[in-house]
Amino acid sequence: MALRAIRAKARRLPSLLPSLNIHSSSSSTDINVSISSHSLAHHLLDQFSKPTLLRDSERLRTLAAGLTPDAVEAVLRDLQSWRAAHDFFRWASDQPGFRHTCYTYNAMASILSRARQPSLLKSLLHEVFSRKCPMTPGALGFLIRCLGSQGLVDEAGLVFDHAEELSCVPNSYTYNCLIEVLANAGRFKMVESRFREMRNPGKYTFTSILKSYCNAGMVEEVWRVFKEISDRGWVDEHVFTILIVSFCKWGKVDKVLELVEAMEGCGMRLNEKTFCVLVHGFVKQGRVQNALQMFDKMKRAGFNGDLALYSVMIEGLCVEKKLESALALYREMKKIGIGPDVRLVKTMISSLCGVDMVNANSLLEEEGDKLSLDGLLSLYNAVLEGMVRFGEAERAHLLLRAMMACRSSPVASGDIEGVASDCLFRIKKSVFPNDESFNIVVCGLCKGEKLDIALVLLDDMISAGYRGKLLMHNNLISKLCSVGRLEESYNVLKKMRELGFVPTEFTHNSIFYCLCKKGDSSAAIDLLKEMRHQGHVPWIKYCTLIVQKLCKGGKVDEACSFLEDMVQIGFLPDIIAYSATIDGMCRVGDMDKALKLFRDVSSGCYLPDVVAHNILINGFCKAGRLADAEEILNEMVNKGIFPSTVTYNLMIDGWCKEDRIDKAIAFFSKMNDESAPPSVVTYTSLIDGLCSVGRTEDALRFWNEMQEKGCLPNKIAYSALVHGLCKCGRPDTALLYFIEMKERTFEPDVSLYLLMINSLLLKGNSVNAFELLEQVLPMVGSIKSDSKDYRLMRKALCELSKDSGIPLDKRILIDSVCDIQEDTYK
DNA sequence: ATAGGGTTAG
Repeated sequence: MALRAIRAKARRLPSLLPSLNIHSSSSSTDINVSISSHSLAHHLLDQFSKPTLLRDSERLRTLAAGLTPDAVEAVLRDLQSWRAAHDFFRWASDQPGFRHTCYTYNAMASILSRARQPSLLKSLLHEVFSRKCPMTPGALGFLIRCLGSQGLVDEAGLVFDHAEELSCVPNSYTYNCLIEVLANAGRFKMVESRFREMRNPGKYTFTSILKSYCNAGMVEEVWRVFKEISDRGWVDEHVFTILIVSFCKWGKVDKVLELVEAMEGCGMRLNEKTFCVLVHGFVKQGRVQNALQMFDKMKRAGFNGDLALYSVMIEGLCVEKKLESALALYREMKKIGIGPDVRLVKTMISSLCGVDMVNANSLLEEEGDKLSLDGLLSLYNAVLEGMVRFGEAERAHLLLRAMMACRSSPVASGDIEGVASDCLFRIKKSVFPNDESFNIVVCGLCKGEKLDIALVLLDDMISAGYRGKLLMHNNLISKLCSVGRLEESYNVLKKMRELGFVPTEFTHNSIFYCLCKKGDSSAAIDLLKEMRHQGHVPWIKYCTLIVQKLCKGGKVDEACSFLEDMVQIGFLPDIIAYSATIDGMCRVGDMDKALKLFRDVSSGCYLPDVVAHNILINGFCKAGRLADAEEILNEMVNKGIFPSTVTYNLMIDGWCKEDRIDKAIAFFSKMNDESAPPSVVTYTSLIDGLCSVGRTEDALRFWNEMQEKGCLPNKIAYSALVHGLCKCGRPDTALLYFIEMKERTFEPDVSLYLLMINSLLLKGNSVNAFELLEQVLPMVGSIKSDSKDYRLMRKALCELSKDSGIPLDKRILIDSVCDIQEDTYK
């Protein structure tokens, strides 16, 4: 349409229009010049519609003699394929005496842009310039748009700037075309500079500016330009539409609705395409309700939705589980004569499964009959999917079993009323499952942790001649591995290989995870070698697991050599895996080894972080080497790493354990409320330390300070305070906190009860002691006969049974406990 | 279309 408009405009400029006469007279004279442009085009079309080999070269030569730009345009317009058109165009270019005009070039350019042939478009452009084809400003604009539509934005700018070489002076239309191209490409900076060049920008210019800011997402500029357009009285449906579509894209649904109303207020209407864009856009943003409202508006405006539009709304409703509305819309769609596609029926059925089996079933029967067996099967798979999604993997499994049974017992009539009694689904025809069916059910069973069922199903599937899908094998292996069923996962691995599947990085990593968790370093190394071979990369986090497992089992050296082997294979463990190993070394007291590994890692590729330093500091503190710990701390600070709360906690606890409260408090006072504030751990260490040197009053002061700072005591903090107060001979104070502790539902350990009881007895408070004893009795079963708790229990019972202040019936109770204890403990 | 590590207090 644009092409025609330009041409019509250009017709008014005769000087630039090459006329038929000029060409005819300049061609050779022995040719019949009376042939009309129309019939020339007809004959050429006839020739170029044929394959190259079938063209009559003699005839072509004759026709070439009378070739005119009008005829070329007509032929280009009518040729069916862009290749034929291009072929013809090239031929025309080669005819002596013929010159393309800007209209023939543009006709070709338009065809190439519609055919998405940017490189041919570029060569065409070169020809335009090398032949210095004169262009009207309108034609130039058109060419620029063609270029722009194929992403040749820079070329468009170049054409514009070299218009002079084509004897063309761009006018505002040309500008508008260029600005539009730049706007669509999101080059708002260039749009702005071109805009400044223009002398009298008009409505179209402003519209393009608006578009460019929309494309660039510059909301403020958009409003500014919109206001300018509106001030000039240029707002039209197009302008509104640009705004509405953009705001929809940005998810500003409310603004869209506002704009639509404003537009309606001006007596303007959205067009059908915009309605569709809005409905789609709203659904995509999860605003299904708004989409439905917009759709109502659309219907009132006289437009009907198509399958795509209904589908998007129905699917949106299904996602929101508004199945009744979805079903209603589905019925409406069918009523106005739009047939659903398989995709939509599948969505409906799988969404209904589990919720509304009756409708799911009737939908399946209603649509299934119209489908091929494949289509029908895909509906059954939708049922399986729906059940799985609804958490009914076992029901899906039953249905699948019923489908498998159909296969093994074909019935003469061809129609099996197969009913899996528990799955509420009838199998109308003999639908056999396919690999996808097994995939759905096995994945569902995996998700529901029904691994045993899945394993049996896998075997039966293989016996029935299926191979399933990669995903189900992977999922099965992954699930088995995550619950430590290594042997079985190797088994599945073997089977999937036999079925022709190639294990993926995920498969291998699932097994790698299991091996790491079990601490099987030699198998893990073997697997890593295999993975290296396959180009698979291990998930490095699992390395920490194996290192921890090995260290906990006392195999620090094995952990170390595992890491070395990994490096050998070509996988570099990260600082966390190394830290875990260093920690393991610290915990077995091998500080030399820990320090050496720390140094090796530091001089290698990692700068150990604060945690790695903390681990070493912890090691030295626990070994009583406070000076060494402090040295690591200084080293860390010198590296520019800030100590954390944990760092301070370690030093404070270390010094407290050495009874050096002064040192501990010195570190405490260095703690920064911003970057490393004291925590409940800090206070617990201090309280424990203070009590162990008898400074219970100071301990209680810290206890209060802790709570004033908003730091809530936990079970360990309470235990430390109660323990400390008991040890310092203050069981009555301790009892207050012990009771508070219980009120805050921090259940004290049995040993704290026993300490409390014995401390109370020591002070002669047998009433409270006995009360606590009664409370702790239900828990004493877990006490081992050779433990400290056992001795504390015996001691308490002994004391209580001697106590004459206890009423006789209670003493009998105690004695009986003594007997029971004797029995259970011996 | 998948999994998920290191340090502190009684």
